[in-house]
Amino acid sequence: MEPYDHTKIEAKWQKRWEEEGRYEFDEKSSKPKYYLLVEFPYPSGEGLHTGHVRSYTALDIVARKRRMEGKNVLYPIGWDAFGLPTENYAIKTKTPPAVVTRENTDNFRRQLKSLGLSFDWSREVNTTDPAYYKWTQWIFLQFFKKGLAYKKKTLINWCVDCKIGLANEEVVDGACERCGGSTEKREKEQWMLAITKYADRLHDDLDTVDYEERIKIQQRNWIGRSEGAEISFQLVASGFQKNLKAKTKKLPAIKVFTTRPDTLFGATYMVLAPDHEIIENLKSEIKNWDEVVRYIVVTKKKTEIERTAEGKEKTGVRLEGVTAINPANKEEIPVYVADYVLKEYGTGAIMAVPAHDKRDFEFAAKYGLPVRIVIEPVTGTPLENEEKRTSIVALVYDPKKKKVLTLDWGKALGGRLFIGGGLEEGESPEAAARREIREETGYVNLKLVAVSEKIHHHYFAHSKKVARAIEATGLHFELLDDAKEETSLEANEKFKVEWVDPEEAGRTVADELHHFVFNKFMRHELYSCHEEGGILADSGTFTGLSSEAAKKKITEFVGGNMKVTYKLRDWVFSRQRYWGEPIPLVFCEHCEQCHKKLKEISNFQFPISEKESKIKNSKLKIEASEGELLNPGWVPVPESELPLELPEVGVYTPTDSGESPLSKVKNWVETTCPKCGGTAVRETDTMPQWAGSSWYYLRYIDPHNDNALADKKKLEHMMPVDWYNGGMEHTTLHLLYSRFWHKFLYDIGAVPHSEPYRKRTSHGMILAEGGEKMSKSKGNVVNPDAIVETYGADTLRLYEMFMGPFEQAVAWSEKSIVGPRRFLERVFKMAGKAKDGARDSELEGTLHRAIKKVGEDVERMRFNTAVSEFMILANEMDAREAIGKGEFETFLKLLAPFAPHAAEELWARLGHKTSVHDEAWPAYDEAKLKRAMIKIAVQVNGKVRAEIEVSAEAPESEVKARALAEPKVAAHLAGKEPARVIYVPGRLVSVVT
RNA sequence: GGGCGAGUAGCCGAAUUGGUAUAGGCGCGCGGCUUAGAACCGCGUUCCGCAAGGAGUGUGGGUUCAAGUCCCACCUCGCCCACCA
Repeated sequence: MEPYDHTKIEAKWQKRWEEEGRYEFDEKSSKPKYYLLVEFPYPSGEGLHTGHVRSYTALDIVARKRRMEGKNVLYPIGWDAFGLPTENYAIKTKTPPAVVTRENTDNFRRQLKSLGLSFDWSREVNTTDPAYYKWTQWIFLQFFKKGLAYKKKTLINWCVDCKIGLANEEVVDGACERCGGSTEKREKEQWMLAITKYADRLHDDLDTVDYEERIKIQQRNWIGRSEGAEISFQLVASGFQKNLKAKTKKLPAIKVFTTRPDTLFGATYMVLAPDHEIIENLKSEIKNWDEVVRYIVVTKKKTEIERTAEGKEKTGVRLEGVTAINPANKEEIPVYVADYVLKEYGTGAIMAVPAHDKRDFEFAAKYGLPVRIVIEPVTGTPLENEEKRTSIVALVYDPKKKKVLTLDWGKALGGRLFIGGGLEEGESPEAAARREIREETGYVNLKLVAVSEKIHHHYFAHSKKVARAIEATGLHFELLDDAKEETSLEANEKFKVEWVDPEEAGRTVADELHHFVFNKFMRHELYSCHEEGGILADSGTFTGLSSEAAKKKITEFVGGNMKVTYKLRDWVFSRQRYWGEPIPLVFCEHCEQCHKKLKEISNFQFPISEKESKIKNSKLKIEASEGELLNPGWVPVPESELPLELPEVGVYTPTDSGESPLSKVKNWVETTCPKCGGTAVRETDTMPQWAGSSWYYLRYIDPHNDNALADKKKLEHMMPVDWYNGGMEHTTLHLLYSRFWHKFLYDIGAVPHSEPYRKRTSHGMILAEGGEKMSKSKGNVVNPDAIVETYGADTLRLYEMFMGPFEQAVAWSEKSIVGPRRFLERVFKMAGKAKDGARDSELEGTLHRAIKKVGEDVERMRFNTAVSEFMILANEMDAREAIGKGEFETFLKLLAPFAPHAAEELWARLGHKTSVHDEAWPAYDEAKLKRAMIKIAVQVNGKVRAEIEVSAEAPESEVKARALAEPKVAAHLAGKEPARVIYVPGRLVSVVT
């Protein structure tokens, strides 16, 4: 047998497969389709990354397995080639980005092909190809025409280095996501896409798709839907309550949004965002107007960085002369402006409940505002037949020793606790606490420092063997001196009195209630925010209700309404850059004037539908889409003129004013208006990188179509994508954006399904050796080329699948690669042992179990255990003198998706003229999975004492009898009769005395 | 501060979802083969103990005949988001 020469073998088969066109998708096939998608790479100058290899190999394995299962598989690849690194490189070297892109894609293609990935290379797409971005532009025009693209002057994040506007999502810790440079706020007219109009559908439709749960959670968090209430607070001139009869000016009411209407009785002040419009209207009422204006001006100047750099210190100014009425209890409460309230979220105004919101608490503490507790916490789990009680938990702290007093009741009675006990008839909580402390520990000289709110606690009292529901009060004492009285004898026996370090106590106190009290007093969690299961206090007729029930009732009571809000913002779609899709719009002053006049005359409301607008404007003989009405003067480039190609420019640097380099190409910018024929100028902003990747999966289906983004019938047949795998870093932005585009395309009838991806999974990052991120600057990037050269593509594929759980981050380890390599060498040596007629029933069982395991592992993306199963199987086969040829062939079929070249080579060496990849995926025989004899563990009181071997069919009674007959079992029973004997079929026997 | 996830051998990690903890790989040790080395093959490899036995999955509790797995609390690390009411 020839040795394993990976270079020769891999080159040979890659060439053969390519000549055969074996992985090109066959549109005429009658087999059921299966569409597998991986995130297409950004072809950077650094070349392929080990992370690409991980994701692409994983779905390559799925693709190859699906083909063996009789599916017609589409597994395409392409290039997401617009983007900053290429452009920055072009600026530096004065090379056209298109040239750089071609060089990089050539390199990537070579690298991907060297891995034996079964991509259909005939369907390659490239986002920078005019034939491709023609349709990116077309989609943008549809957004525009439907009024979902609009120009808006906004404060944008501006990267000083890149000279580019960034979406909020692209600013990380106040720095630019791409270059890491500092950012500032700048005002700029930007094209926006109204993704918020799709917020509810993007949220709700997650229920209809099969995404990993963590991905759904991240998407939902990003959309940030929160249900709450809008409640109106009437503003009045201060002193309203006292002068009820006196005439007071009628001031406006202010709507606030809150997720916690149940805490309304605890609202002790109100806060407006500094840019809230109403402030201006209140000018005449506000006595300290100058101060308020000064504050507003200062906060406006602050950039986001300055605001965060300042730390958590809250600032604000009270509006003197204006107060608000709390609609729940009619109390008059002060009104503040403060920058911790955001204009963009909710209504830009809040009711502040310092007792149950951390930010409100901080603010209240600084400005001396009242804190009113209206929610009492609930701890523990309710049990049956609870006995009701009122009791206390006393936390005694010795400031000299810096220790807290605990009682150790031992394991059986509930571990370490503070001092606790019930109230006696007519006793106050303080008196009860002092009594309990004296009785249990003897200490008598104590100072009461603080008292908690009532805590509703459910627990099982081990000492009395009874379930209890108690209303407990926490009391915080400080020890004044060591004076002690004698304690009861009973107390001395039951528990140990110990002074322990607070840290230690916080870690080891066993009971939830005691933890709560500890956190309150020792960790100074003075406010308490009990989202779930709290009980209302001090809230009028609502006192005693649960938080959950009170939300709706209180909202109704004050005439508010339940409302849904989202965190998601509209998408800033303009970039002041060269290397992106030109936005196909022109600006025409003449048309702008027309629209202004039109607006005056017809007095219509925005937005109105396209149809409606046509009718309304017919008299004026003007046809306009919603986009034009929304953005006066902006006219779309006719679809017949697409693609609007990027012109050649000599210099790629953005202008100092922040405009795209395109603005300097005079003969491109100056054009005629497609609508009125007058002079017009082109939009010089380009689209963000996310644009091209928002629909590429559609183009793969029909990559050369010049009449539509893809043929409808083909879309109907191929969509949705059956399985999409990509990085966790794209689960919020790319995934959400592309779902948004797809839903829009569905709405305008361009695609036949409302969700693009049926199933989405995510792989974990590959870290450098030592657990750090791989990065060029750290010089720890692993180049797949080197690994392929020394060990071979199959070894690299196996290693990356084996290195750890697919969905988790794992560190690269050069040393460990030899494991999979040795495995393959062993398989090559073993091939010589494969003989006709060498049958082995024991091996057959192992083989069938492996078929089952490997198959299931691939479906669940547990590639690491699948590879481990291969190793076990190989070890077992290799331990024999001879292996049945059929069994070895089955093994090769299982291995084929993972190590396609090695499997193909050995398959050929066995004398086959056809490809192993054309074989059917092996099926396992349920009957052969079972073992004849099984090992059963025997436990005595939870400890394994013996192991017996019994027939798999042995009845329960026999197994139990055998177990009890074991000498070691008998010895540990020590003559006692077993109280119970439990048999878990095929697993163990548990004997309990 | 919030959300999500993770903590198992010297290291990467398994554990059929509550049923014999540590499979597989790396590393290490011993032995074989070899002039020698590499490669390869075999055996061993959680800790304490001569053994019987005992301890053991970040920490403290709980539920259970039985807990790495479920519940409560805490600690540490990672990722994502953060003045989102």
